[in-house]
Amino acid sequence: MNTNTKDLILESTLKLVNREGLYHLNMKKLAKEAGLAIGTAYIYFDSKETIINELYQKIVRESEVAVFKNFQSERPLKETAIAMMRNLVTFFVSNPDYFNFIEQYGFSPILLKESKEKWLGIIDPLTKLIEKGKNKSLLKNLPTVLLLNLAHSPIIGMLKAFINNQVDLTDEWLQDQLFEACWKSIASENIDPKKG
Amino acid sequence: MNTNTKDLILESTLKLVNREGLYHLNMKKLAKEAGLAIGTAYIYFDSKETIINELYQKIVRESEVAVFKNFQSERPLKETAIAMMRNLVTFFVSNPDYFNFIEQYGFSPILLKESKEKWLGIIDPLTKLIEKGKNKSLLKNLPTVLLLNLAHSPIIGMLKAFINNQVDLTDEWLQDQLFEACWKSIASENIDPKKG
Amino acid sequence: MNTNTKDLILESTLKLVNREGLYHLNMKKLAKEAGLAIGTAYIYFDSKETIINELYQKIVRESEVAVFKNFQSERPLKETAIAMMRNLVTFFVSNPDYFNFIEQYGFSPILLKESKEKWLGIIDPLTKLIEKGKNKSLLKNLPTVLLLNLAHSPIIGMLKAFINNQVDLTDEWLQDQLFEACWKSIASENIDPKKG
Amino acid sequence: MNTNTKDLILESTLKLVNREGLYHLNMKKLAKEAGLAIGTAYIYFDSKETIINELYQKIVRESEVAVFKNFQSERPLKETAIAMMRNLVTFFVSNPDYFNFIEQYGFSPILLKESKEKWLGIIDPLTKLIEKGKNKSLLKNLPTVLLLNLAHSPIIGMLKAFINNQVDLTDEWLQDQLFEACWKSIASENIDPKKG
DNA sequence: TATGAATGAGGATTCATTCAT
DNA sequence: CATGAATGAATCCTCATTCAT
Repeated sequence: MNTNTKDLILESTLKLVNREGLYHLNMKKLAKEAGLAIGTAYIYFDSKETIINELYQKIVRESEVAVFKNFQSERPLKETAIAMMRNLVTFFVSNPDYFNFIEQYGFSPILLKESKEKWLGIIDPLTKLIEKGKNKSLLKNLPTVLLLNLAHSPIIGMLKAFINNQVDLTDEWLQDQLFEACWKSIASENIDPKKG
Repeated sequence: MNTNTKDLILESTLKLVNREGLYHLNMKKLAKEAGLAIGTAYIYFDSKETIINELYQKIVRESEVAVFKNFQSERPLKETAIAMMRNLVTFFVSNPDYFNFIEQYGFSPILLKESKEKWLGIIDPLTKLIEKGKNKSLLKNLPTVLLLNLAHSPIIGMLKAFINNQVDLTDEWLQDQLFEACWKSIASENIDPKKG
Repeated sequence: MNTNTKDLILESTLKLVNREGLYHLNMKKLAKEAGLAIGTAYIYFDSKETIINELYQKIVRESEVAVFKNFQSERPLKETAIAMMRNLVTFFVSNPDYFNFIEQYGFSPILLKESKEKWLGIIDPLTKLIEKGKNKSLLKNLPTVLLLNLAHSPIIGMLKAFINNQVDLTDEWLQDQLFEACWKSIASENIDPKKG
Repeated sequence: MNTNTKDLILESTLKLVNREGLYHLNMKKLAKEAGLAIGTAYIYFDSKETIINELYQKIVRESEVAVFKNFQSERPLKETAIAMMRNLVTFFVSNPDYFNFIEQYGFSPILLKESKEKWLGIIDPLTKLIEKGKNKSLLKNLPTVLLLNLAHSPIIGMLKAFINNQVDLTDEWLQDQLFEACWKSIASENIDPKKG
C-alpha cells in the first residue's frame, strides 16, 4: 500500500494522533506503529516537529484541493458557497482523521504564534467570496468576520459532533439542512426566495 | 487578594496557561508564578493533573452560573435564548482567559476519553430548551444537534476571533447582530416576526 | 569535604576526565561518580557543556592565581621569570589532574574557534614581560612568539612527561635545571653571567 | 589523483579532521567527502577506529621518513640534530594537516592507554642520539627527558603557533633562530663555538 | 504547613554498523 | 565490489513527584 517509507511514517503519525492524541505521540510509539526502528524516522525527517508539520501541510493541501474542487466563480454565489460547504463536509466525513488532526494541531505547542488560525488556506478565499457577495448585496450587510462565522462555524461544529460519534453527518438530508441554514443566515433577506 | 493558597495556585495556573499555553505549564513555573515552593502545591493538590482539572471545574461552574443568570423559563423562548447568549458572551469577553483555558483543556492529554465534549454543563440544559422549543413549533423541525450548532457555534467562533484579537466583541451592536442571526437560524420561519 | 553539591559535581567531573578522558565523560557516569541522580546535575548546570566550561574556568582562575603568586615586577627579570616558572610547575605537580584537564579541554569540541590557545590568562602577561625584557636588552632580540615558546614549551613538555609518569618533576634539582635552561635560552648573551 | 579507494578514504578523513575536527568526524560526512557510499568504507576498513588508526600510522611513517631523510650518523651531532629539526619543520610546514591530525589524535578516545606519547617513532631514535651525545660530552649532563624536551618542545610549540596562524614558520631565518636556540639549550657549554 | 533539593523514568536525537540488493 | 536504507544502543536533557528539614 505504501510506496515509500516517508509516507508510511506520515500515515502512522496520523493514525497514532487519532488513536491516542497528539500530546501522547512519541517517537518510540511512532516507530512501533510504522514497524520501523526509531532511527529510521530521522532519515526522512529532521525532527518529530518536522513530521507533524509536514503532515499538517499535506493535510491542508489536500483539504484545499478538495474544497475548491469544481470551483466556478461565474456560478451564482449560493451555488458556489453550498458547493464549497458540501466539498468540505464530504472530504472530512471521508477523512475524519484529517479533521481531528487539524483540530489537535491548532492547539499543539508547535504554533503558538505563527498560524493561530487554522484552515487559513480555506478561510482566505472564503473571505474574498463573502466580500464580493456583500458588494453585490447578495449577503447581509454585516461585518465579514461575523458572516464568515455564521457560514462556517456550524459546519465545523457538526464535523466535531460527527467525529465524536454524536451525529451521522454522512446523511445527505442532514447535510442539505445544514448548508441551507448556513446560507440563509448570511444571505440578504430581500433576495427572491424562488431564485435563491 | 487571595484569602487562601489553593485559590492562589489555581489563579496562577490560569495566568500561566493563558500566557504560555497549557502544554508549557510545569510545576516549576507554576510555583514561581504563585510565589510558592513546588512542594507547597502538593499539599493542596494531589498532582498537576488535579490542579488543571479542578481549575477546569471551577471555570465551568462559574460559566454556568453566569450563563443561567436571571434565567426564567416562563419568558418567551427567544428572550431566554438571547439572554443566555448574551450572558455567555458577556462572561467570556470579561474573562477571556477562562475561554482560552477551556479551549486548551479540550485538547489536553488529561481527557481524551472522559469529556470529549467541553461546555457540558451549558450544553445539556440548552439541549432541553431546544427540544422544548421544537415541541412548541417555535424552532425549526431539525435535529437537535443541528439546531444546537446553528445557535451555538457562531458564538464560539466569534469568541475565538475575539481572543485572537480579530474582532472587538465588546461592541454591543455586533453582539446584537450575532445573537439575532443565531436566533433566526434556528427559529421557526412562520413565527410572527413582530412577536419574535 | 564538599561543602555543596555544585562543587561535588565539578570535582567528580575532574576525577572522571582524568580517569577516563573528556571524550568518555557522560552524564550517567558523572552522576554515579558524584553519588547523585542524573537530574541533580541539571539543577546546578544548564548542560554538560556548562559543567565542563565552568570547571575549565575554575581551573584557569586557580592556575593564574598560583602562577602570579608573590609576583613583584620590581624584581630582576630573571628572578621574576623563574619564580613564575616555579609557581607553574609547583601548582601543576600538586594538581596533575588540573593540567591533564586543561590539555584535554584544548582539544574538546566545545572550543574549536574561541580559545584555540589555552593558558590564555597566563600567556598574556608573559608576553608583556618578554617584550619589556626585549626593550631593556635583557632578552635576545628574537620574535616574541619564539621567546615565549623557548621559555614555556619545555616546561609544558616536562609537565606532560610528568603526568605520563615518565619523569619525576617533584625533584627540585630537576626543576632548577629546567628553569635555568629555559631562562638561558631566552636571556641576552652579553649579560654578566655573575649577575644573571 | 587516487589510484585506489583505500587511499581516497584516508585522504578524505584527513581533510575532514582538519576542517571540522576529529570529534566531529562521522561516517556519513566521510562518505560524502570521499564521494562514496557509507558501506564502501566498510569494505576497506573494519571500523571508523581502524580508519583513524591507519591514517595515524601512515602519517607517522611518512613523518619518520621525512625527519630521517639524509640522516648520516657520522656527521657532527649538531649538524645531524639541526638537520632533523629542519626536516621536521619543513615536513609539517608543508603538511600542516598531518601535524594537526597527530595533535588531535593524541587526545582522541582511541588511545588513552596504549600510546599516550605521540611522535613515538621519532622520539625513540632521538633519545638514542641524545644519549650518545651525552656520552661524548657534546651535550649537557642533564637527564635525557629534559634534553629531549629542551630540544623538541619549542619546535612543537612553534608548529602549533604556525597552524594557528600566529607565526609564519616558512620564514627560513626564523627557522634558523629556532634550531640554533634549541641546539644551544642542550649543547655542552665548553664546546668551542667556532666548531659547533 | 512550607520548603526546594533530589530523584529517575521517559523522551528526542545521533551515529557506527549491517545487509539485502 | 558498491550501495544506502535500516537498525537500535547510547546519550543528553526534562519534569512530575517525593521527603527530610
